[in-house]
This record gives sequence, structure tokens and C-alpha cells, in this order.
Amino acid sequence: MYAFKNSVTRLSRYKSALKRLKSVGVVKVFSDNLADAAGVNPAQVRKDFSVFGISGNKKGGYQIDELLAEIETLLCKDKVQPVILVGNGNIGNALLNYTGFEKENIKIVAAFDADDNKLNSEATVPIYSVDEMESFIRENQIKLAILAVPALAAQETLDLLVKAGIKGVMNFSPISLRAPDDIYINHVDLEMELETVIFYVFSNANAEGPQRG
Amino acid sequence: MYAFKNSVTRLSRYKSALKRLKSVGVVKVFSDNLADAAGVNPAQVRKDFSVFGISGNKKGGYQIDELLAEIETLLCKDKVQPVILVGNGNIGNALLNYTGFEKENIKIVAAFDADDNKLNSEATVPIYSVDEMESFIRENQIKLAILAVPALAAQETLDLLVKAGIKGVMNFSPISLRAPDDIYINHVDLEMELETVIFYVFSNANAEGPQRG
DNA sequence: AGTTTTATGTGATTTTTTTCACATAAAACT
DNA sequence: AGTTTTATGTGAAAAAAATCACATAAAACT
Repeated sequence: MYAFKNSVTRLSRYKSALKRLKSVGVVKVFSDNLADAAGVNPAQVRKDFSVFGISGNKKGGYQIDELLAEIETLLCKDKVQPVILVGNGNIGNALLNYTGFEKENIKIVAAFDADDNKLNSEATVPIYSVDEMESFIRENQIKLAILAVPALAAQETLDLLVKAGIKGVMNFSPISLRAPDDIYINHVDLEMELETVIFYVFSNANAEGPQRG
Repeated sequence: MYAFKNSVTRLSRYKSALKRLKSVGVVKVFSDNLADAAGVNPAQVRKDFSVFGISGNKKGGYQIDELLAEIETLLCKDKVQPVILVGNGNIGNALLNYTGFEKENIKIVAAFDADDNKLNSEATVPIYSVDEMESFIRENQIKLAILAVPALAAQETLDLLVKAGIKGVMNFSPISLRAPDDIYINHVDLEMELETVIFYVFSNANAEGPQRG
């Protein structure tokens, strides 16, 4: 349903690699440099750029500044993206204090929790009651939410978010959610990610080639 | 390099869906029930099971208990998996207090940090100096690590982990890491995940069908 | 100005992943 | 016991993703 998702995630990875290269003074990259820095195949880099209409200079590679600008435009980094956080538990709170989003022009503008003891409308990022969530979303026309509530509350919270006008969700709740087709949900499942690591470390699924003698 | 990675991550998702179904009293599932609960195609479920040698009953579907047991064996859930956490910052600390791992038989046995002010060998999960990390890994034969250190320290920390015998890493540091082929690294990039959501919400890349008019 | 070099951009190819579709076998029903 | 029903398991087909390979054009060098 969502086309070239891998290309989009790689764009993000290229961006991060480019910033790193830029920070050490590099001005120009070639597809193989960048591929190397991003851990992919050089043809993949060029193909991805082709998909998004990014072009470089024959023989001259890509000017990092220009390339970054094009990628950042594609990733909507030209203005601050306001996001709300729902669920101020363990993970939610870490995300609230996470400095990584800000440098990517993503700002958590408010958090919401069902537990009244956690509310604090005076905090740098105010924490309001979920009862106020729907009106906040509507009034501020928020389109993005980070969902970090317990599994049991996840689906109903999502329904509420969707009803209020949220169009994209990063979901940390350990449950697959249902939403209309025009809502984009990215499920970040920490247990699953770690279990995948465990599988490859302890299974012999990654034994190379055919087993011999 | 790592075969059927998607099948492995789906296994994890099936497990979680099955547990949920079990918790509400369901005893038996069919490939289409499970597919529905896990958000995939029924043929995908059967194909995945086929890959891992899991079989059900012709016409009778799958007994949840048996199925769960088989999946859990595949995912090495028969014993507690000891993991170390490196980097006790914002994200690291949230993971330390995250209750989700424990119910999956994953236990963070120790944490390490470069900042001496954060050390606490008396805590439920002791926090030691990184200087002690290598010997801890060797002595306890730890194979799994969660890496949540700042980008600048990530590669050298990884090198140290690998040298000490770590074979699988869940990496939260916002940088792609280099490691020998026999080390499995799973990169969880929070900015990237959120940027992907932003892309699909604000680009018109997901407009349906060919543009008309 | 002409030649050589070199890295892009993209069709073609290969590989991987997903889905289809149906033969098969077990259960349910008569 | 025989017939029908129904869901598995898997080859075959389709779709998607990654990689190859080369024509092309711009830069560098003579």
C-alpha cells in the first residue's frame, strides 16, 4: 500500500550519513562513498535518487549541501513538524526528553496521559489529560502522534486520535493496530527487534553455505 | 546475508498475536484468523510456518498452545536471555526500566556507562563503568547487547563489545555501524521511523492510482 | 580540439518476497 | 462406510526489491 517504503527509510539514512560527512568537512560525495557510509550498494543509492528525481553531476558526484537540501525537502524538513505524545510512561517519557528529534526539526508540542498524577501543564512540554487531547489536536491541527500507551489502551486511543484528525502514528504499543487506509502507522516493536537479534545469534540459520563434513 | 529476516520478525508478531488471542480464551486458530490478528496475508502465515517447519492440522488449524511453544522454541524463549545495556542516558534508562522485555524472557543483567556519576552497583540492575564491561562480558559469556550511547562513541563501543565476545546488538545510536559478518546488528533509528511517517503523511506519494485531471 | 577517464542514470537482469491456487488429507456429516 | 466440506502445505506465479552493466555525458588531461 505504501510505495517504496525502503527507499524512504534509506533517504533518511542517507541524510544522516551526509550530515556526518559534512560535519567532518566533506563537501562532495559519490554514490559509492555514500553507499559505503550508509551501508548499502552504490547502485541502490543512484536508483533511490532516481526514484525521487534527485540528480547529481556526471562524473562530479553530488554536492553534499545540495543533496541534503533536496533530501530534506522530500522529508518535509523545511519547517518544524509538530507531534503529540500519548502515554507518558517509561518509553513515552524517554521520548519526551530525547534530544534526537529536535535536531531533525521534529517537535513534541504536547503530551497526554490518562493518569492525572502525571499531568503538568507548566512543563517545557506540557502534559495534559487525554480528555483534552481531541480538542488540542483539532485546534492545533496536529497530524502526527507518537503512541506509547499500554497495549490494552492502544486501539481505543488510536481510534480517538484518528477521529480527531491524526494522519500518521509512530506506535510503540506492543500490539498491531487497525486504522483506515489513509492513516500511516509505523510500528516500532522493541521486543520484536531484540528477538530478531536473538534468533540470528542463537539459531544456526545464518550458517554460511551448505553444511559440510 | 541474513536469510528470511521478514519471516523471523513475523514470527515474533505471530507470537504476540497468539498470546493476545490466548488471553481472551481462544484455544485454536486458523491461518486466516492469525493473519488477521497479525495484519498479514493468510498464505504468508502458512508459508512462514512452512519455512520453520511448523505444522498444523489439516482442517483443524493450529492449537494455540502448541503453536506458541514451537514459535517460542524457535525464538530461543526456553531460557532467560541475558543482555547488557551500554549507555545509561535517556533511552538507555527507559529500556532499563522497560517491563516489556522481562515477559519475553529477556533480562538486562547489567548496564554500563562512561559517566562515573551514573554508576550504581547496588541497583536492581547494576550500573558499572565501561572499564569493567569487557571482563563482565567474558566472565558471564554475554552474547547480546543493547547499544544506546551517543553517536560519537558508538563505533568504538561496538568494537569493544565485539572484541569481548558480543554476537548480536540492538543499536539505538543514530549511526550505521561496522562489524564483522558474524555479528548481527539491528539498528533501531527513532528519527528515521518518525521521518518515514512524516513522509507518507505530507507527501502525496501515497495518492491512489494514476493522477487524473 | 581531441582523447581519455570516470561516475551518473537507468533499462535489463537477478534475487527475494509475497501471493495465488490447488492437491491433499483430515474432520464432519449423512 | 461414503460423501462432503474445509483448511493446510507447497509448488507455481506474480510482484517487489536489489543489483548489474553499460550507454552517456561531463570533466580532466594532453
